Amino acid sequence: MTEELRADARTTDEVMAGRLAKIAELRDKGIEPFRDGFERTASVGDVVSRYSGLEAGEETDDIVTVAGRIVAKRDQGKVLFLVIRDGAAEIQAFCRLNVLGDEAFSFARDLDLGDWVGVTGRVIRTRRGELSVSPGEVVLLSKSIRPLPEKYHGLADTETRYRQRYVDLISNPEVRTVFETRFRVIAEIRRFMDARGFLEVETPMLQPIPGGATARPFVTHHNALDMDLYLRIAPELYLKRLLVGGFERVYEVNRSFRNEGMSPRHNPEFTMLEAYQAYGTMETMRELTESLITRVAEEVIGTLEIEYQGVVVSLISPWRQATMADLVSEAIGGEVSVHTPVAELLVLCDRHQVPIDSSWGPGKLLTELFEKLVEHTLIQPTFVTGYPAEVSPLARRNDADPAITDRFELMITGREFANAFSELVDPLDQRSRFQAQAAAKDAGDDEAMWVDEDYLRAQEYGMPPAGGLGIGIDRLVMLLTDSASIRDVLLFPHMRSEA
RNA sequence: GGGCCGUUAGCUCAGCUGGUAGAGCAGGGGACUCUUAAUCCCAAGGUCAUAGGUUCGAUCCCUAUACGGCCCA
Repeated sequence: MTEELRADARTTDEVMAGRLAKIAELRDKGIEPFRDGFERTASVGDVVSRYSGLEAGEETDDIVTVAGRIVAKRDQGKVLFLVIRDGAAEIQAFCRLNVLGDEAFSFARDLDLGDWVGVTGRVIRTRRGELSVSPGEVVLLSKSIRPLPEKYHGLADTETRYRQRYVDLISNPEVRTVFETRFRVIAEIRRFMDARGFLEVETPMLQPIPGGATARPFVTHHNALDMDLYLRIAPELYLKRLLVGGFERVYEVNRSFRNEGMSPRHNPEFTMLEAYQAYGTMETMRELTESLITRVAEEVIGTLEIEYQGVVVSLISPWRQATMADLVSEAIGGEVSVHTPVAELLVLCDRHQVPIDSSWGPGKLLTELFEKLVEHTLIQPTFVTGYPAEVSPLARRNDADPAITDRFELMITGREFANAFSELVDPLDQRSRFQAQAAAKDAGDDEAMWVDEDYLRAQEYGMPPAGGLGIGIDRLVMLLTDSASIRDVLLFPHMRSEA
C-alpha cells in the first residue's frame, strides 16, 4: 500500500498521499510526526553570528541544538545537506552516514522539504566554506504534507501570494522584510508618541453612529440589543470626547473600516494613527507630523532620501507649505479661492472635466478642482492648508477667513498621508456643520456625516482648544518599503471568495 | 460599476491567429562522502479557470461567468 502510494506520487494529492503514508509508517515505528515542543540550545541566527569567524574546513567541538524548517535538500548518497531555516536565518545540516549511522541517516534522507526538524551536532564550516551543523541526531518536529512552491523563482502568482500569505512568507524572504518594517514603524510611532506625553487609548470599533470622517460604513447587528451597529470609519469623535473628559494628550493606533471600492491604495480595513493634543493647534500638529514621520524614517530605514517607485522623495525638513487656493490658482493660471463665485468655478470644473453636483458650494468645487488638478502633482512632502469649511465639518474656522479652516493635509507621492486641524470646539458651530452634513445626506450623499447628539452634548460641557491629527499608516509603510500596492503591506488583504 | 490584460503540470514558464500540449524545479526510482539553483540516468505527471458556441477538428476564434492585476468612476 505504502509502496504503491509512493510509486504513484505525482500531483499534489498524490504527493500528499505519499506524505500521509510516511506519517503512518513513522507511527508504526513509534515515532510521533507532530511532536509536543522541543528544547533547542540556540537559534540559527545566534549560531550564524557566533561562528562567523570560523575558517573553511574548521570543525569545533561545540555541540548545538537548532530547529527550523527544511527549505532545501541536497542528497549525495552517503552525504546529505539539509538547509534549516529558523526565522530569517538559515544554516546547513551536513549529514554524514559515518557520523549518523545507517538508521538515522536513512531517516534524515526520508525527510521532506517543508518538514520542521531539530538538529543536534557540532558546529563546523565545510571545506567549501558553508557554516554547518554536523548532526549526530536529527529529529522530526512536525511533518509537512503539502509541497512548497518552486525553490528558485518562488511563489509569483499575486493571487496565491495574497490568499496564502503563509506560503508567500516561506517562499519570498523579502516579503518578511516588508512586514518587519511595517511593525517596526508602528512600534516607533508608539515610542515617539509616548515620549511626547501622549497616552495610548482604546475607543469603540462598534459604534451606534459612525463619525469622524465622510465615508460609507459597514453595518452589523447586535442581537441581544436588537440594534444596528457600525464598524468605525474613524475614532475621532470618541477621542475628542476624552479631551472633554480631561485627557490632554491621547492617541490611538486604530483599525478603521470604510465600505468603498478596493484599489491598490484602498483596503476596506486600514490602519491609522489619530492623536489629539489639548491647547494645540494646526501648527502644533504640523510640527508633530513632520517630526514623527522624519523620526520613523530615520529610525526604521535609516534615511530621509527615499526612492519610491523610481522617484526620489526627500523627507528632509522643512517641508513645503501651500494653500489650496494658491495651488489651484497656479494650476489653472488664474486667481481662484473659496470666494470665487460659484458660476466661475463651475466653468472651470467644466473646462477641466471635473464632474459636479448641483448641491455643491464653492468650497466643495474648489476642493474637487484641487483633487483633479493638483493632488497627484505633489510628489515631495507638502502641507496643503486653507481647506474650505464646507468640506471640513469638524475643523475650526480660520479667524481671519471663516470660509476656510485651520486645517492641512499632507501630500507625498501625490497622495494624502495625513489630515489635521485645529479642532472645532464650539458646540453651536458644530451643530450647524452637522446639520449641513445631514442636509447633504438627505440630498443623497451617502458619505455625509450623521448628527451625533451625544458628541454635541459633550462639547456643550466645554471642550478645550486642541489640535488633532490622523496619519495613514498603510500608506506610510508603502512609502518606506517602496510598495506599489497597499496589499503588499497588509499581511492578509481582503479578497473575494475563492472561485 | 466601466475599460484593458491575465488564468496551461504542485510551482515558474513555453506553446506558430485552429490539427487535443512542452521545459525547468518539486515529487517517484537509481548513482554519487563537501553540496549550496548540486550533478547525472530513468520513469511519470494535464478536464489548457468554468460553461456554452463556431468548426470535420478549439489551449488557440466568439459569448458568458468566476477569480486576479492595472486604469477610470
